[in-house]
Amino acid sequence: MAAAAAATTTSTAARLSGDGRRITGPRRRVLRAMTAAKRPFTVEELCAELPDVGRATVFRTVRLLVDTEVLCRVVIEDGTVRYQLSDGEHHHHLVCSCCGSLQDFVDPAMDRLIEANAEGRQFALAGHAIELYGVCASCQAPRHTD
Amino acid sequence: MAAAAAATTTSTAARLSGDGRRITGPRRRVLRAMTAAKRPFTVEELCAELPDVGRATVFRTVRLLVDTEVLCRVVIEDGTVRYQLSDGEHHHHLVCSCCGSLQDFVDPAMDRLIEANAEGRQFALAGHAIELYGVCASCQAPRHTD
DNA sequence: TTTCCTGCAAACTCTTTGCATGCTT
DNA sequence: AAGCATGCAAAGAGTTTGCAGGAAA
Repeated sequence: MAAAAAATTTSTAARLSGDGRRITGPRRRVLRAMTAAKRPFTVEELCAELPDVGRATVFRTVRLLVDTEVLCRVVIEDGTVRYQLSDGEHHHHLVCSCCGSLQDFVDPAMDRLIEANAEGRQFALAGHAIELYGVCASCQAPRHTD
Repeated sequence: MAAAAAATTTSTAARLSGDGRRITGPRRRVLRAMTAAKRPFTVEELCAELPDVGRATVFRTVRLLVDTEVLCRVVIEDGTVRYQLSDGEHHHHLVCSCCGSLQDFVDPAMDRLIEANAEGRQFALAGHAIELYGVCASCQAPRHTD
């Protein structure tokens, strides 16, 4: 997964150019900032990292990447929208309400249950989102506040 | 569930007054509009139903009810926020991308799996959201387009 | 050279807030 | 009467769009 993320910058470039899109300086910079991010980011965070790139361009690039499925849109508990590079793999999220970090996880059993629930209600499943909210291990362990 | 929804208007009034809040005309109207709604609604839809109630009041009432857990906030696939009366029971959603309807479902097995996943990652679970996206049974059956 | 991209600023949507007035308790 | 609630409008966040200039192909 980490390897895939590292390779994403390149493959994305390829995918974009294949689509007739252009690889420009600003886009490269946005992509680099995304790759550098250790956790899901907001557009605003991205803009803060890239003072020399216009907000509109950041928004446009983000949309482009979401459309290309290079970027995964995540809606946090409070309604905030964050983004995360993704290789398109299906996964769920553990959202830490303390540090805001996001951990992916995969659980085939859960996916099966989901399908069963949908089928049982004659619901034609197209996709699903699972977000677990709580406090991550790192936020539980260290006690800096003492 | 339907019965609970029907009773909500009253119990909500009780809960509000118990909280030192006032039962006012506008609030009553908002609550009535919510109860009348056959599916999850947006604030804008609510406002459209209540031309004589100020938007700010609708927003304030919605927030109040969400805080009181009378109202359940649902983030739709496209990021839109909708609300739904709820009796506070834990449940998940089947969101129809065709008609926009929302169906609740409960699955203890799924909840158990979720807990297991969280524990396995030393994640202190506080809550979770599961949304299944697809097309509901009613939207699949009738073929008016033919 | 042509077409797509960029940046700025204005426009928009959704939501919150200030403030004087009004209604519930 | 006292205090919370209301409504309007202005203020704010977040995101999109128009347009003229600039860069990639």
